[in-house]
Amino acid sequence: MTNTTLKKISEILGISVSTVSRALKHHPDISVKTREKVIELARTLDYEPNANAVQLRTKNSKLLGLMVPTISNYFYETFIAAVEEDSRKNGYAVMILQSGNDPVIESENLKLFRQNRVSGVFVCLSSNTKDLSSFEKMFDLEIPVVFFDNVPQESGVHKVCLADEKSAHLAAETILQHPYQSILAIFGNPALSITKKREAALKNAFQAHLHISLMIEHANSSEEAKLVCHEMLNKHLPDIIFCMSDEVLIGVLKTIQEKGLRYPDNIALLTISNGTIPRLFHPQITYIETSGEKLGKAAFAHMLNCIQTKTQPTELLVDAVLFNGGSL
Amino acid sequence: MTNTTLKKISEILGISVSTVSRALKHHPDISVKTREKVIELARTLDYEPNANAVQLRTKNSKLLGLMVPTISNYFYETFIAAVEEDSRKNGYAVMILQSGNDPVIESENLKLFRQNRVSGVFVCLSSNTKDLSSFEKMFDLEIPVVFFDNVPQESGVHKVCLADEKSAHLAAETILQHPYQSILAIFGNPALSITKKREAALKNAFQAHLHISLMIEHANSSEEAKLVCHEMLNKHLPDIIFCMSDEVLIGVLKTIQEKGLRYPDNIALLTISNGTIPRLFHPQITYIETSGEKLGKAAFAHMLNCIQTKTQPTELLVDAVLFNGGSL
DNA sequence: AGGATTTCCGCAAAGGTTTGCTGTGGAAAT
DNA sequence: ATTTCCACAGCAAACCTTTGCGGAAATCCT
Repeated sequence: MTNTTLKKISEILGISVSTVSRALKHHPDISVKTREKVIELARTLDYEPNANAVQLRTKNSKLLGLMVPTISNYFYETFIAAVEEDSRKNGYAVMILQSGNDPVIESENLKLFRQNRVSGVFVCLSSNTKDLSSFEKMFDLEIPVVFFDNVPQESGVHKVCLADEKSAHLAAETILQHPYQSILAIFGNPALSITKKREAALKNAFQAHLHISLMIEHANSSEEAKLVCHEMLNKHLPDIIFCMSDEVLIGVLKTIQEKGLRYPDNIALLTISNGTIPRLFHPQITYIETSGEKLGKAAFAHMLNCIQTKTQPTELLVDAVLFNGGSL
Repeated sequence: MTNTTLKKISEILGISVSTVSRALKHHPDISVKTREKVIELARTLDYEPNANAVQLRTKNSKLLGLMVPTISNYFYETFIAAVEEDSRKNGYAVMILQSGNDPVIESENLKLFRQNRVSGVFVCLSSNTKDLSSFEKMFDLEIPVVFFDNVPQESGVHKVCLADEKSAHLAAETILQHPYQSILAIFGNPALSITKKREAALKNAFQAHLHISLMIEHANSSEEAKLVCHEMLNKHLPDIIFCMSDEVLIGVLKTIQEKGLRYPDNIALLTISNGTIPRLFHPQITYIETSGEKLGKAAFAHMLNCIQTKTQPTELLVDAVLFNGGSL
């Protein structure tokens, strides 16, 4: 079977293509009688507009691009799910690509987005991306780019972020409400914007509390976090371990379990997470919630704004809240 | 800035559009001199073909559709990641939609796929889909549909599945190698093909061992699994709990932890999983591996086959292997 | 009734590519 | 000096929609 087109409908009805097109969109020029005939036939023939032809003619597609380092990630998947859902509800489809943290692939993916004439793209930068040069063409072509999670430092671009500073602050506050004296804080890849922000905020919060010992370490993966944690715990057992992310938390938990330590009895735990992982355990890990879902919804809303009106580049923040598990 | 088109290039060079088009594809009709001039200019102008126009003309797009109940799922995400990666390497982009297990949305999504003229779609059926009627039009239009994971019972369609029977068999074998006398097996939504297959296979494997007590329960979510497990454990403590999936495992683990039980000392655990969740814990949970990645790769390879040649509908199986954690 | 509006619809171009066919000039063959 | 042939490039149609403009018929007004 071949697809139904305006032409086919017009031939059957013995009217012109343009009349059919207008009838289908309730254009006032078309009489009710004709319109109903057309709509009726279109339904029985199950007419479905050719999105390619539409976009070719109108130059605006109902396609959005979304790029993350990898789809398979506790945080991104909820973000993606949220964006997809809201997109669908607004008639948009989402084209999803992974950069694998490779700037070259990232650049190629942008090209793919352009070739498919997306109306806008959501991007979580690869951790190895040094500058925004591969995005220049997007800006030139005025394709809205909404960065999320790991965003560029530059101002003048659209960013939707978790309240990184605030969440680190909240973490610090939470810690300070307890009599912890020594803290081991493990962060992720130091090249990421979220890492920098969270680390700076945490350090800053503890500057007024010099009697508290704050050790800071970095790890690029769960495996590294596990190793780093092992090393650190061999030297000294802190009162609490703060984890910047799920990745880190997973490594830390393994070490703790392997060492036969129990939380919160032997050591306290606090992490930043969307909650999926912390709630798998018992007791549940106390965490500062950074919801991928909320971020996704915010990102989509902002995108819609950008597409419909020329929105000034802004940095949007999604709030962080504390979830009390039982690890403190 | 506006996009570079063949026309723009042809005007600058003072040649015709068709010559430019042919030059860019190394058509033998075009002289080397002309070709090089064209390619050179195309590069400096950063020409990027309009995918919409190409597909409109050629009727074949480099777009694939992928639909899952929800992206945010331990198994699907690895499947999606694998499909996306292989697609990218083969010049395809992937459009991803979620059905939310709603047959109506599922049907609308198929329509979206058609409108965007995808060359093929991967579908994991929603658990509430009763028949394949909404897929008829895909078949009519000869758009390849590759079902995966939760697939229809009908034959005559393309299916890529985990070796459900085999994995359940493997589970049974593994259990039988130990002196376990009472087994609690918790399965997922009984409407799913994977549930049916796994359950039947497990039952079947134990028919020759009537001295072993096998209790079977169902749960549609982690929450339900937790409740069911609680109930069952209150009545009687089995030697081992078999979980059909991560969803179930998560619920079971919570119950076990809440009850202060330790595995493998008090109770043994065996699950079917892609490994992400089982390896988060310590000791790691022993599982039958059903790799979303392998499945994704198989699905893509099969899709490519379908697109390039008229492949006969087949059921492809991806093998299952045992991963020894420490929960037996 | 005759002109002025309205109502309703079609023509044709445009958007960017691809491709079968035609056309040109020059070199080689006769 | 014709004819033949080949290498090279352009014409034009097609894919499907959208939309500005123009035109015919029907309706209105005085």
